[in-house]
Amino acid sequence: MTSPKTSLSARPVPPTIRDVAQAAGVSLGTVSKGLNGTGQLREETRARVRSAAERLGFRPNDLAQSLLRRRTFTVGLISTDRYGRFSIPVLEGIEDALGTARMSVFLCNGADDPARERQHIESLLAKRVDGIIVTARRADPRPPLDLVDGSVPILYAFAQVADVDALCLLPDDLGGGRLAGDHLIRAGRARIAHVTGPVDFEAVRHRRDGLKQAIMEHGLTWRPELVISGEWSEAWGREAVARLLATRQTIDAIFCGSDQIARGAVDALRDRGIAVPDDIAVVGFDNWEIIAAATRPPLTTVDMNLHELGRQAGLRMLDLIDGGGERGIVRLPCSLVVRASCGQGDKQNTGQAADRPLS
Amino acid sequence: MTSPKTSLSARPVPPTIRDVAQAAGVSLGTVSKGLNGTGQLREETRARVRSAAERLGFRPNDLAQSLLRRRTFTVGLISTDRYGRFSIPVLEGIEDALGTARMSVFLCNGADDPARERQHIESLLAKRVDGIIVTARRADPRPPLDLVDGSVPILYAFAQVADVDALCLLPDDLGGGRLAGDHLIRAGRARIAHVTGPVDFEAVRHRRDGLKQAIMEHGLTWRPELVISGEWSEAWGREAVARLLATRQTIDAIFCGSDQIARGAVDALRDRGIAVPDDIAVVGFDNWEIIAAATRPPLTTVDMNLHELGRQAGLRMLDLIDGGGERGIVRLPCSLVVRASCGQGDKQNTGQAADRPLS
DNA sequence: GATCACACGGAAAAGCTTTTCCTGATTTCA
DNA sequence: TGAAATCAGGAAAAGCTTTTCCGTGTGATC
Repeated sequence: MTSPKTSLSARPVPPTIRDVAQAAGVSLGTVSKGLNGTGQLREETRARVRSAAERLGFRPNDLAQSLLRRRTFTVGLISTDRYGRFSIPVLEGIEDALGTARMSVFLCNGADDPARERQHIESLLAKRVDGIIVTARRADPRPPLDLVDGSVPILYAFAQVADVDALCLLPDDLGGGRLAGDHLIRAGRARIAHVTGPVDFEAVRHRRDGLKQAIMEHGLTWRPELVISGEWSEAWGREAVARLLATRQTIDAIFCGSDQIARGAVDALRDRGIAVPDDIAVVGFDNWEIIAAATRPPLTTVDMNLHELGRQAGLRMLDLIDGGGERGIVRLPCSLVVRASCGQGDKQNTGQAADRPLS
Repeated sequence: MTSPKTSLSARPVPPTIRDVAQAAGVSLGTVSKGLNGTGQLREETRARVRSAAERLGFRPNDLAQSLLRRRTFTVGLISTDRYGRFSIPVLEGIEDALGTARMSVFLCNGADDPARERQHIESLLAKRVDGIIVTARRADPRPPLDLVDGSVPILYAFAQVADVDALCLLPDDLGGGRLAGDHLIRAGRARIAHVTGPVDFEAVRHRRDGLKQAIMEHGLTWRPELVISGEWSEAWGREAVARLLATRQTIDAIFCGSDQIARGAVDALRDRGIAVPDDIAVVGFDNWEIIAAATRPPLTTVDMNLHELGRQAGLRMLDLIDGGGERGIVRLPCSLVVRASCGQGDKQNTGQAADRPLS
């Protein structure tokens, strides 16, 4: 212990199964069996092995196990989300699903830099992860992961990809739009404006279409002139309100494409002395707590259930690893979180409403 | 592709060095030497090996390499940050520093659940990572990682820990407070209120002390009655402004303990027709873009340079791995990001000002 | 008392790569 | 031409664990 051979940089070397064998006075294989409850061992031997292992603080080396089993029980998550707003909930969901299967998840940050992403993938592949999940939404479908030879299953969660053979989990943006529209209409609103993000986002088009469906199904008139697109920012929300009011159209509600936009809109309305929700009701999208709860009044908003989406991703990844061949685009339901920006609304409308027809 | 032998779960098995050897007609060792540029090989042989490896898409198995080298070239990052607001910048910084050294970083999400954290650590240890970095700030110093036998270096980045032997990287909150105070004073403010978070956060106390230092060094009066603590929320920022104004004290500036608080304060001031920065200047803390830039006017705020903190963490982790024995608390400078909530201020004050005396 | 079955635990191989050591073959020099 | 030096590449071990296959020793049975 205190021998002179402990050099400056001495760090205790983790004990191997060999050390345990020696300490317990048995052979390597016996230790393995003893610890794993396999083979035929006397209970007394097993106990001796266990206590030796405990005493030494033995922890099997995953590298050796993985090498042998040809499974690492690990999946990699590649994200490009610089704020973590979306990836963290997805990560947590994945961990929920995979933790049960005793698998670990590691997040690598692509930072929207293809070279970096490439490097991460190289590294994950070299480490022989059992699967790779790609996340983080962009405007255009992202290119499928290159330099992948099919030796490992890939799954896109909250990411679109231009590859029909890929498995892709996305929120049901259309359903989310319907949910918002339906909620507003049930709250008695009939002239609903839609202030949203850049139209090159597929999600933007889907949310708009969802709103349109809700409106039409309720027998109301769809007014394309009340849809205006801009950036994903509060400033745009404010400007959009200015523009809408300038047109002198009557509106009694605004469905916003994101909570940031919604917050800008609410602020702009309050600045002008227009009451939310009494004069104009507002519904947001994202349920980004930090924004939605701080808005005055707090935002009623659509939640994409990213945690659940992550959980589904984890579950499906397990399938994929086991050889399941699912592919295509799967849409997961959004739900509505009712706060105050829309009146108290009909509370039942929360939940999986996207699944049932609105008729 | 469509042959009947491709069973349901068929997934191409990655080629091993053995396959390459066979394809190139040489021995295992020769392939290794050929690919790694070691040993004595004819250039022609080397080329043959390389081309065979290329053709087969050979990628060395990190598991085997790591097992042999007793190094995985991987560090684990444990976070408890549910929003990723802090961990993602830190992660990116770490990746910057470690990427250069050809090492990977994996983030695991502790989700503030000790059991889960434990499990992650177990897993990282079993995978024999070369180091573990712990992140995410809390009110109280967190307990040091248990179940760690010293076999792997630990570093706390943006996390306090109750263990004097640990290496701990933290932002210089005191310097940040000084920076804010100094900026306000140079902008001509003399009666500065401080609206901040819960006092059980060490950072809260440091920021306050920094402000106090700046005030005293400029020969102004420190007024403890102008310091009020609450939660980290916009609502608290709004309420605090109401309270401050109710006391009828004259104030011409507010230094807020976070951008969220600052935003609430600015909103409350505007609601009352008080001009920011003309009547009251406001400085925030965090430089959380999404909040600071959306505030009207945009917030001048202290940036903790978390990316740089992460980079430093990565660098120091490399030292630790190489046997360096650094320990203790290291404070890294904050900087000031000037926007509009404080007038244009003296622009020079940006940067590493925390390092130089303010006299 | 000899044979059989069974319980227990050891030996060894496999999984993949790197590195050390060693053997032939070739070249160099006397 | 023979000895020494150099070159090229093969063989094998190490790193750690699991699992299969065997070889003991014990008790039971005839």
